[in-house]
Amino acid sequence: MNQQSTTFCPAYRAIGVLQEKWVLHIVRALLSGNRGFNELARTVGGCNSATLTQRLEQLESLGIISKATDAEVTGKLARSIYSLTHAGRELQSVIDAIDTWGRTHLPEDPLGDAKAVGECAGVEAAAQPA
Amino acid sequence: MNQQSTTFCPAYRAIGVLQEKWVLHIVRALLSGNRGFNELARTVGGCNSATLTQRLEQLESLGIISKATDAEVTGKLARSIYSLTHAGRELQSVIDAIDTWGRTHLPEDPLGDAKAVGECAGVEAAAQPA
DNA sequence: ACCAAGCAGTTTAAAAAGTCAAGTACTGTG
DNA sequence: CACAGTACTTGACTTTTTAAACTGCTTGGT
Repeated sequence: MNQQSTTFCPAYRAIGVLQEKWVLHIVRALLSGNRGFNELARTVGGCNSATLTQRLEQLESLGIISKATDAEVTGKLARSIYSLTHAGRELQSVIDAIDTWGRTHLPEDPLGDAKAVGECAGVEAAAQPA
Repeated sequence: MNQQSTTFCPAYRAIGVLQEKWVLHIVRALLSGNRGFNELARTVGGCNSATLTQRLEQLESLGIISKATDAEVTGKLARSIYSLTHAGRELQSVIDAIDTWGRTHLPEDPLGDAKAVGECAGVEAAAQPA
């Protein structure tokens, strides 16, 4: 017997947050280095600013990423720097698993889907031992 | 300026397919056993039939799941059974990584979101006894 | 035989989510 | 000063997801 329904499982919720559009891409981009807003948009490739803003707020409130603003330092302008928190960095294992799976099971693109052909520029799986 | 577009990376595409709404849930449900259409809908919890149909077709065309119909056996009715292909089963590592991450980094629910409280009934990380 | 209930979906319109193109407000560079 | 870059915001528009009803077939109970 399970009273899981009241207990409710973290895996279900984790999937819920990770399956939102762009979040995995954002995490992956951030895994390869901290970035400013536009820079992040470019790295992710294809996400518009409205959605990006929203995702970023959401991920910040979940404690996955954190935002630093120069304003707090200089009191002047608002250059933002987004970075992963500890929890965010732990997603490396998820990204790695996806990456491995992808390389093995969908090595090529059957449809010439130019739209979805993202930029992988600079986004290497940072944890490659060799 | 970069013509990564021709090279184009599998990880980006893998994220693209896995971040679609419900696919991770579907895979997780199927990882715990083969299921029929309505049964799957119930296990996944919250996905409506229209979306489920579409996702299922898509995952089948990607070679992640496969569909069997009794019709082919008995020539009578049309009980469908969805199951994971080899590629689909390999997603176990991704689900596991997400599961582990979820347990560690979002153990409880800040919002009493009754709607999103999924059914984890019977969906244990059930690797088939080898 | 009849009826309720389950199966596997399909159809509809409406709501929600995401996108696009501009615009705001500020700074740093030539 | 004009121009490019920073970080967003706004509103119109498009796409995706949704609930709910509905089709047609089968099975179980009486």
